[in-house]
Amino acid sequence: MSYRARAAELLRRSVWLQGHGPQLIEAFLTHGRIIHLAAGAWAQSEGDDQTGITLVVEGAVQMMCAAPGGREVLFGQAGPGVALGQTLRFGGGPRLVTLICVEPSVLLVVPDHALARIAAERPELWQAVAALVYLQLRGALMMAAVAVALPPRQRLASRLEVMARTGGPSLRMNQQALAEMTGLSRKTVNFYLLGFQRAGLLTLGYGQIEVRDTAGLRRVAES
Amino acid sequence: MSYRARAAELLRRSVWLQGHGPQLIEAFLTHGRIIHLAAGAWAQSEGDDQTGITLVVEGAVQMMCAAPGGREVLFGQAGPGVALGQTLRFGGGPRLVTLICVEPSVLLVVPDHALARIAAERPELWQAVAALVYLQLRGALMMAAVAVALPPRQRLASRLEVMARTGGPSLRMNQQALAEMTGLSRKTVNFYLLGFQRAGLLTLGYGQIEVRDTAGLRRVAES
DNA sequence: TGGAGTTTGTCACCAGGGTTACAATTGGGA
DNA sequence: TCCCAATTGTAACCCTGGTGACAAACTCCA
Repeated sequence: MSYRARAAELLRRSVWLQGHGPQLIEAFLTHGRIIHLAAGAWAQSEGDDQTGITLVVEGAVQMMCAAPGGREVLFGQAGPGVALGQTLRFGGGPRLVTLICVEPSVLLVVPDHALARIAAERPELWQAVAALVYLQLRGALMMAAVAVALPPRQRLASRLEVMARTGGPSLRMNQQALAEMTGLSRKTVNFYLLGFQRAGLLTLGYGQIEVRDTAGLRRVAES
Repeated sequence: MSYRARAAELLRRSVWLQGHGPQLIEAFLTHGRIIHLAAGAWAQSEGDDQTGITLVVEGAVQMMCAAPGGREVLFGQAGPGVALGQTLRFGGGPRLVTLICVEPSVLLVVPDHALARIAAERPELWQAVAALVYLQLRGALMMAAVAVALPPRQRLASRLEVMARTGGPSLRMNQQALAEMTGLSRKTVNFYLLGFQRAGLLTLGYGQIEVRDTAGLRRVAES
């Protein structure tokens, strides 16, 4: 099965494209580019294609975001099916998110100018884009709310629950990355993870976490 | 000057509507409703008009967001000119943000069904909506990044800087609200605020903060 | 003008997470 | 196969920020 076909399949299932005919998906595949990246490579590094819609087809990417003081903050990890919308057209500023592959990955990239071309004959594209961005907004807001309102243990449980729900129960990431995402130290993350494992909520491996009980994690987050 | 006229003026200046003709603004005013709310009142409480685009025309509203465990997290305060886009149409879930007036306020509300009606003859509406949501996404992401990556003092400075930049240098809010937004205790907020005042970055009043030096606050946030 | 309710400024105490460091374990490449 | 690099598990110590409580200052309404 070609990567294009797999991308089409992922797009067909994505929430933000529901209600639109297959023409939009067709257009994405026609105007978009499939790119292969090695582990450690930066997506969206070349020239003007920096922004637009990016779909993870295979592999996994870390999402970083610029914070005051030149800090690059790791805030999430995305696997196949996750789409990212960002653009310079909408009242500019610099790029919002930087992607770094944590394993060899395949992406479908539909740059800004391609979006404009698609929209020329399919104005409903913008509704889909709005839906995609809205989805991301929901996630970002929840993340911000969790970060300011929940104590460490709950924060960690919430983040694990979200990632298990959106990307499957097998999380390939080390505890250092998890610490950065939650704003904790690795020591603290390790401490709580061991507790979760004792409670049967997950299983720890080398650079990997198997979530066993999503509902249990949610209960911890809500406690 | 009528509130409708003032709303039109605010819309003309808003970033997310740049590049679109005055027809969209006209449509918002025609299909939207001006509502007056007392201090303490909840916006978007009645029936089906819960979502759509909301523009603060006068007064100030606090923005709350639901976090795990039934917690309602205060994450920002918006003054005249700030627009909020949220909708149930884009792959649902419950409402994202709850608005509460902190003083008598006037809002322009364009509910979902009105947006659909406008879009029927002006499909470019969705591009504007996408731009608005993207603006909010940028803000939410920055907030999340700041919350997980910056220590308390920097976090507070960053939040003050953002609010002063988007809503003017006169912040009418008490230190308790500021504490909730930053995830700190009121005591800690008070401690750092006094420090900022000593450094000449701002002046504290009763239920009010006058930001004197936005650049200085940004420097603190970046330190 | 007077008083009630809100907001600010401050205190002592202490639980909890950060820091630094190191050993044990795992996995992948030479 | 062996070794190196990455990752995890763990310890002692420190210190920041939270908790609860209270007095003083300020608004606003009666």
